[in-house]
Amino acid sequence: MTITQLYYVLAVAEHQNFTKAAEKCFVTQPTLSMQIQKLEDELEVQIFDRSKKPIELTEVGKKIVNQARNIVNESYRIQDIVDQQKGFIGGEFKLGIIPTIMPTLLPMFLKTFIKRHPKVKLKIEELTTEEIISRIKDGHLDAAIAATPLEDENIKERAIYYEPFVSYIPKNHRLFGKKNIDSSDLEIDDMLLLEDGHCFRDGVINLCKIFKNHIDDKFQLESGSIETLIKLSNEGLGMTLLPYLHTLDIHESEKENLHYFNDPSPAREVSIIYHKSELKMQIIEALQDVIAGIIRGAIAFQDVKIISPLQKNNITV
Amino acid sequence: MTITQLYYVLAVAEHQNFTKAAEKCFVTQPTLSMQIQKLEDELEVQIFDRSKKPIELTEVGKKIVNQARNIVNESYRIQDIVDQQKGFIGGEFKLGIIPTIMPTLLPMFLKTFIKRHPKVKLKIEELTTEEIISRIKDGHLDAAIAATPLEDENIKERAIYYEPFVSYIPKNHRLFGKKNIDSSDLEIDDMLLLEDGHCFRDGVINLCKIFKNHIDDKFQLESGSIETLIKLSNEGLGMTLLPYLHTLDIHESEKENLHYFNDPSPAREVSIIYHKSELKMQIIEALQDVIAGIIRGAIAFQDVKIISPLQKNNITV
DNA sequence: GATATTTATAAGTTTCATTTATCATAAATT
DNA sequence: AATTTATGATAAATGAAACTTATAAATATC
Repeated sequence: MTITQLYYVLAVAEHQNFTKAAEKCFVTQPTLSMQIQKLEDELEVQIFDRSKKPIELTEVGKKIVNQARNIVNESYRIQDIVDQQKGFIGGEFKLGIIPTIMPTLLPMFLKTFIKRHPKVKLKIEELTTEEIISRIKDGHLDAAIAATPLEDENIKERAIYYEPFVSYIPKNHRLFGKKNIDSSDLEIDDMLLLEDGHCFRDGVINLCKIFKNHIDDKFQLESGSIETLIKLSNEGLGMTLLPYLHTLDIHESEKENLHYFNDPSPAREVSIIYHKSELKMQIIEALQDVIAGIIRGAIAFQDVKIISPLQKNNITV
Repeated sequence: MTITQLYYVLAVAEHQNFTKAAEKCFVTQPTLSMQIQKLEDELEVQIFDRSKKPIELTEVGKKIVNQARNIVNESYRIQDIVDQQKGFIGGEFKLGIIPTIMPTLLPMFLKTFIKRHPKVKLKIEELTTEEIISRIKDGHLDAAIAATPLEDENIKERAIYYEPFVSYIPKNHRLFGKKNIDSSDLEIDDMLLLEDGHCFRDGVINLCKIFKNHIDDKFQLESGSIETLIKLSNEGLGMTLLPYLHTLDIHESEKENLHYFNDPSPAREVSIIYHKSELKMQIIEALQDVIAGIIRGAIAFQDVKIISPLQKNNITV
């Protein structure tokens, strides 16, 4: 049994196809066929059921794949140990970012980071929290930036900043006259929300739920981007909530629609999250340093109340 | 990097000598030299400091060895998964047993076990609890039979039986007249004990400590085997405590010296212990079944009070 | 200073992973 | 039903690499 063989098994299990898996491994298809056969011979067990189309894992195969993933990931840690010892910060680093953080945070830190750590090959992907969690677990992401706490025992979190929510209230809205908003003023029914899957949506729902114990499941309108939310709000379709960093590059004419919360302002905790195995920890720490340094100038410390980004049936306040 | 290379690193780290490590791996010494050099080249780091005699690990080397041990052990688990699936019970199985359990328990179950599981190559070693714990952790033992609880988070325990203590009191002793003994009757100062390192010694000390809050550190006599304890006791050097199974094959003439405890009798918990990774779990369960079946006829269930086998400063009763 | 011990190196062999080319089979399309 | 496409297995050839034998170099031991 070799680490390479296990890696091949993982590739085939993932792509459910020898040919595609071979491409991803940069070898030819017969190589995969033969190496996997060899492993199956050695273990005296079938890992794949080749009669099914597309190919499927056998029952033992599933268990073997899980263990193989362990071993392959743990083997990466050896180079990681060496890198850490040498203080080397480099190599490929796959980072996920949730959509509501991506457009504001990425431009702030990207330039600084690649300048300070030129040997790191950053690969950034916009993903929902759900996608991020599963990809961190299966090793397809090295780390991610998301709203926390996630309460997942396989994932560790390091908070990098707390981003207050800001109300965006169009002129025709009942709350427009109020200079400062209180959390209890919020009504889920006249709130514009992001479409399902965005954790920022869930955060806002949780915030409203704290004060009303029920929520109706039919919201007036939903959108995929915060830009659109603002435009819809301008059309008089309701108020909305924006993460603080989004309010920094809003049009001058729209700034009068921003209403800040009274202390403690509801806020989301933004963290860099990563697998508990702490692979590539030096890069994660480097990233944390860069972002924390940049955010320090952008968000003043204030009294905030963290809103959970998770969808929950019961909110404990 | 290959699993084989990591295995070679472990062997050299353990034996601190390429030649001896090579023998253990069933390859020639140049093979080890070259493969380890190759790994060092790939990682671009020295794992061993070859200037020291005997050879030493570098700082990174130590970390790499720890990780390598992980990987090699995890790789064994793949065959283990397959075996488990097939219900196969076989292969080499290294079992440790503490000295005070070995002579009584081993003859009871060995014949039955090898008859029922002929494909298992049992390798049994007599070791102290301390040695057992370190060897289970570094993978040199698959499991062991010892007195528990050990309170070690890396080691799991499965109790197989509870073995009461029996007092062995020679005729000249102040307690000889008492038919049944109470725990509170015990005095550490006239008790014969096993020499340091035996957990049965620590168990007895704990038992005495429960009733007296201090112990003197000069015991009258100490011995390495329970057989010797009985002989010393017959010479009038004091009383002693025996694990119940030892009393079964005591001379007829000495049986009158056995005094049983009133309920709840102090007892030791005897468990099969193994690494939390649960490697070779089928064999462990098979062993547990065999021993439990045999012991069921030998020790009647009774009300017991478990005495910790650990050396402790403070006993909580 | 001679001897023994131990690791590294060199050359040769064998084993094994990989590739190219081809076949077999099943599903999809005509 | 015939043909095409997709996919995995097989065979033969190649090249890499793991391993062995033989030997050198370095270090420790007497």
